[in-house]
Amino acid sequence: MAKSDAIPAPTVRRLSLYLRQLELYRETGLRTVSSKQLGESLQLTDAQVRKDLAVFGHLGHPGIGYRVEEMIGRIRRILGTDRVWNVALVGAGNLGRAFASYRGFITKGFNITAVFDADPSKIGTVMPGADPVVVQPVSELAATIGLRNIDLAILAVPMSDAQAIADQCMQAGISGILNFAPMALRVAPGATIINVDLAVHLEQLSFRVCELRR
Amino acid sequence: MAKSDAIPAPTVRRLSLYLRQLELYRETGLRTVSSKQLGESLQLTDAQVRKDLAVFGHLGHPGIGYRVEEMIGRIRRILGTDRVWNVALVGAGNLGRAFASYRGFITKGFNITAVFDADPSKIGTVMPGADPVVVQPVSELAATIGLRNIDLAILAVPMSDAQAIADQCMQAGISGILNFAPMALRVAPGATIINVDLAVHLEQLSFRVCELRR
DNA sequence: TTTTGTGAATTGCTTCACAGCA
DNA sequence: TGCTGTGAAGCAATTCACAAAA
Repeated sequence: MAKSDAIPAPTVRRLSLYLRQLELYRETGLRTVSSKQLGESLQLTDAQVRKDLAVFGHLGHPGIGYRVEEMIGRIRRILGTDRVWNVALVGAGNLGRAFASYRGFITKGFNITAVFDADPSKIGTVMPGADPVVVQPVSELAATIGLRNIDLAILAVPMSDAQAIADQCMQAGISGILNFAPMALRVAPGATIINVDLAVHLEQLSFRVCELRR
Repeated sequence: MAKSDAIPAPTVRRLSLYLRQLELYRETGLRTVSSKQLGESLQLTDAQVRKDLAVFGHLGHPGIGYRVEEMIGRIRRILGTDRVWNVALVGAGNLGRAFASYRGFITKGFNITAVFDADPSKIGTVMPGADPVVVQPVSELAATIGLRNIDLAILAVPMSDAQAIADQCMQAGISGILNFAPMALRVAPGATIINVDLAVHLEQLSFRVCELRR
């Protein structure tokens, strides 16, 4: 049945956006929301919103809309963020420091519990964050990942090191990698990699600006 | 005719990836590349690659493939990065510092020529980067954008300030904004906004890991 | 009324498969 | 032979439009 059908990737992306918006609504005290309202907040059609939310089965209430609190719980369950993920951060440079100190991660259920770097001058220093973490050498990566309950890794390392570090992570049993090095990494079976290239986003912006002027 | 047709969004996204890969090929001295090779490097089918590259009209050479150097030029021209964009960075926190010092931006044609922050203790300090820039108060944003030739802005500010800053940027004549605050910003006509939410990427990763285990 | 859920229609993207060129 | 370019086919996502529920 519909329950076990794979959720389309565009829908999953939007689920994250719905969740963010619903959490904003909750802060303002809103209890229910219609597909029309939600769609307007996110620049989507109401039909799109309803189709997306139909992955949960019947959850909306005709004439009323969707209960904010209920939807938040359901979306988190689908996304797998109804729990806390322990995350390893590799790379204690500027980008790494930005991640470690970003409050949004912990409120979303991602807890950076270990930080690694190859630079000896950084090892032993403290990364400020949800709970501050001492920077460890990359050589301790495998052992630490195995010891603590770490499933995800954020890679904020130079391109030249990225594949080697990713391989180490996957060998150590990491299930998912969020890679910020500007290259597509080879992925081992049983693991998942999402590549985020910040320069690519600027290029897309450049294109859209040119397109608008055309 | 085909020339003036809009390029599909998925194709534009992939053009950035082709460009990155082609620049890697160039470094290794490769002169030509087939759609099959390029596809394998990026996990795409050869047909997909050819369809995408067909936006340029006839550029491939049957029996030979595509000339690396030529393709790089063509893609940059389409993306609008065959020139240097002056970019304003708003927010001199950890994330802002990461952008300012990221070498990838300048090699792609994005030059951070001004940095702004609301925090008085940051103003007057120097942000290290391609050419180091002194942090200015946000009050000088409009004047500086008008004075220098600044078309794009990167927003690395708290959610609470993001919309106000974006409005100021657009009023000052900015054409494109890359927003890292975790909310969708309202956009003025004639401007473009791309929203990048780092926590959303982690959620997508979480989902994919759960899915894989299912 | 308002608003959901959903088949049907539509639009858009990807893959196939092959003619044509080097 | 090796490879491109592209119609045609196939598949996926979005939008439409309306019956049903509150």
